[in-house]
Amino acid sequence: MPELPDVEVFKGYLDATALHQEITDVAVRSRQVLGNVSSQKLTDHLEGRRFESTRRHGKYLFVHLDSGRWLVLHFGMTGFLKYFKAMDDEPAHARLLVNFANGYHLVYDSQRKLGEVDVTEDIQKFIEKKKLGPDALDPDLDFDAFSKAFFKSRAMVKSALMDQQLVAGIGNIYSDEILFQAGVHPRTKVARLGEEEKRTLFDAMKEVLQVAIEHRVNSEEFPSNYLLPHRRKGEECPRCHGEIDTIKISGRTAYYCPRCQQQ
DNA sequence: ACATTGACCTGAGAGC
DNA sequence: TGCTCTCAGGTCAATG
Repeated sequence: MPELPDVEVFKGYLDATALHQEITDVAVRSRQVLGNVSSQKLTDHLEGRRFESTRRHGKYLFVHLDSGRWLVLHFGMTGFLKYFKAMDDEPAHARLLVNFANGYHLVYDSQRKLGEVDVTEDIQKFIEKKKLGPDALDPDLDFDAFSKAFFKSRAMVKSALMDQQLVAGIGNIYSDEILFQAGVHPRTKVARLGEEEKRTLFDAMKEVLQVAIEHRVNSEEFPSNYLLPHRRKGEECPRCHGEIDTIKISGRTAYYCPRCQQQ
C-alpha cells in the first residue's frame, strides 16, 4: 500500500484517533522493524508521553511527541496503522503496540517487516540523512523547483519518479498512474522528454496524488479514466479499450497501455 | 550514472 | 488437501 497518498491517509487516521492521550506503555513485537533505536530506548521515549501532531514527508510519517522528539514510521510494502479498543481486534502482524490511558491501542502492523520505526530529534536532519528529495505534494514544489533535480536525471522516467532522492513519495503503483495520465511510456528517458511533456508529467504527478488522497486511496472510486482500478493482467485500458501490458523496469512490474503511452 | 539482480521478510494465490 | 512456485504498493548493496 504505502506510497505518498496511503501515508497521507494514515496521517489523517492517526490525527483523528491517537493524539493527545497519555501513552501508558508500549510493546515492541518485532525488533526487526526498528531503525537506529533500541527497543528499550523507543519504549523510554514513548512511555508517559503524548502524540501531539503529525507530519509527512514522502512515504515517511513523523509523529510529534510532547517531549519534542518525533516517532518516525515507514510502512514498507505492507504496513498500516490500526487504532482499536478490544485486544481481539489487534491486527495479525502487529510489530509495535502503543497503549493509551483511555484504554485504546494503536498498532503499527507490517506483515513483511520491511518498514521502519525510529525516533529522531530533528525531521530535517532525518530527511537529509535519508537523502530524500522534496515531497511530491509540497506546495512549494512548483514546476521550476521540481525541474531543478528531476529533469537532470539520465534514467528512465518510471525509475526517476520512484527515485526518492529526486522526488519523495512515489512508488510502483502511482508512478504507473502518473505515466498513464501523462501519456508517457515508462521506459522513456527523462532526458528525451520535450518541454510540453515535462509540464504534463509534473501536472499529472500533482493531480494523481491529490486525487488519490481525495478518494482516500480507494481506487474503486477513482475517476473512470484512471488506470489503477484496471491494473491487472488482461484488463483493458479505460481510454482506448486495448489491452493493458506489463514490462519489467528495475525489477518492478510496470502496467501501461502500449497504444496510449508510446515511446 | 544507470540498469539489473538479489537480499531482506512473510504470506496469498495459482497450478499441479 | 498439500505441495511448490511466483509474486507483492520498498529500499539497499553489489555487479556490469
